[in-house]
Amino acid sequence: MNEAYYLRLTDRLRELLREPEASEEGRLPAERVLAERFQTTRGTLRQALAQLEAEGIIHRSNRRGWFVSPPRLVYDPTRDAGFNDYVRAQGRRPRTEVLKVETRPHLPAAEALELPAPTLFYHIRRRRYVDDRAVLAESLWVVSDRVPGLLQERFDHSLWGLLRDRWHINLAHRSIRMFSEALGSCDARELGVMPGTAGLGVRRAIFDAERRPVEFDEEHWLHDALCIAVDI
Amino acid sequence: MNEAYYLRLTDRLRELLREPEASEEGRLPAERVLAERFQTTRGTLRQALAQLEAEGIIHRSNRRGWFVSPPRLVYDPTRDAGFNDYVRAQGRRPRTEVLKVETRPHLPAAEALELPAPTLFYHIRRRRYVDDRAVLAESLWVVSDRVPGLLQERFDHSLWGLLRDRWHINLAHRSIRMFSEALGSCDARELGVMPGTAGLGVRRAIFDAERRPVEFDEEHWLHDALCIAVDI
DNA sequence: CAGTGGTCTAGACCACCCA
DNA sequence: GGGTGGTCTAGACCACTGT
Repeated sequence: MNEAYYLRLTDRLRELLREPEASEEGRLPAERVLAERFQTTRGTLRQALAQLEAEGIIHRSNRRGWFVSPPRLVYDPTRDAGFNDYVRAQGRRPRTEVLKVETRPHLPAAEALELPAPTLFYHIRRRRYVDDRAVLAESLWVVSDRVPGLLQERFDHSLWGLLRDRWHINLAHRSIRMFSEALGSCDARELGVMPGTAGLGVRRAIFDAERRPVEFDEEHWLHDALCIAVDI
Repeated sequence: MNEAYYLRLTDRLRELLREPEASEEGRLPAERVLAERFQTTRGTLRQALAQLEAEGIIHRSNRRGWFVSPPRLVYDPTRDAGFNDYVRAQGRRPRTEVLKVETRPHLPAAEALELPAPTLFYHIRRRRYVDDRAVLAESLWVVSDRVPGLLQERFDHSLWGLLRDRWHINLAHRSIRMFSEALGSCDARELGVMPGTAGLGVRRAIFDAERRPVEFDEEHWLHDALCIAVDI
């Protein structure tokens, strides 16, 4: 049964995509066109496309069509290099949008930082792009007592840089969790994909040199957009 | 369109699964049964099941049926605690099978360790279980010059422990890569799942205190089986 | 052998994007 | 308004698993 038609289709499409220009500007032909070209139904063809999507070779955008995926971003969650810096260092173009700024309690952040539940946080919600593709939706939860006046700042650059330069907070201890997930409807909407799209979650609890809690953040990446690197 | 029937189905199934005993011994009723119970077709029902699978809530085994997934294993790839140790530490039962042992060159390992392509490695291929579920297929590539006589050993326990205790090799520097992937046909077969199943790949290049290359390994996990943890 | 999931067909209608 | 992908139906046959 390893000869299922959709698997052979997957192979043929994979080859097709290796030669560029087979798909104009990285966009694949319409499903109905491909289905006819390969003499099958849309259903079977979509199985093959989903396979390539799981491999991270192509992805879909809204209802607009299928596109070949760019190379993955290499990302080290243990370092405090800013997003903008390492994206540019890899020859890509970063962009950040701030979606929301507010002050409120947040149970998961409190638990991760071992603080009482009613603790107030500055919550910053951002969407980040690589080469104009939205790849990351993230929420930062900063312990409000630690950084008075934070909300007067701009958040389209590195928050960690801000904490270090303006409040002289040294982000010494980090507890990081990473796991594959299906993007929830909120994250999915913000990234312009279907809810349930495969994603990669990263959660960080961050403490200063005296082990006092500073910040908690949740990142939701498109699964094909990154490769996590840690060097020890 | 957030009211797609299969998404509401997903919610209802999620609730159903929260109460145990809804599914006997963690096994879900047959697709045809569920489809009739929810008054839809198998196709739509399977969409809902696939959604829950992506979330890591349920998984399928061969052609045997759908099962609720156990909690994820928490795993720190930067530490050299053995698999058996940390699985047991989390109250689970580990098991290891050695699938293959051989000596041969391997280009990816050579590149990752910055060695010439013809370098010979001892290759150990293992399958590892948590509570009798095969969750990990891995290949270890040890630089053969560094560990004469390695192939006389048993490989169902920690290899790193062996290197430390018998060859006094200190695994000082590690370069780790993690990424979501679709399991290839070989890994999938060994884990008893369909090729293309969502997985999580981990690759490590390991050097000793003098930065001499020691070992390269490739791990392929079921995506819902683990949560990666790194503490710094 | 019966029952399961895996694959595949040939349609249909809808929501949404873009020109 | 025409074309896209997203959803859904109602079947069919096959490969495999368990007994």
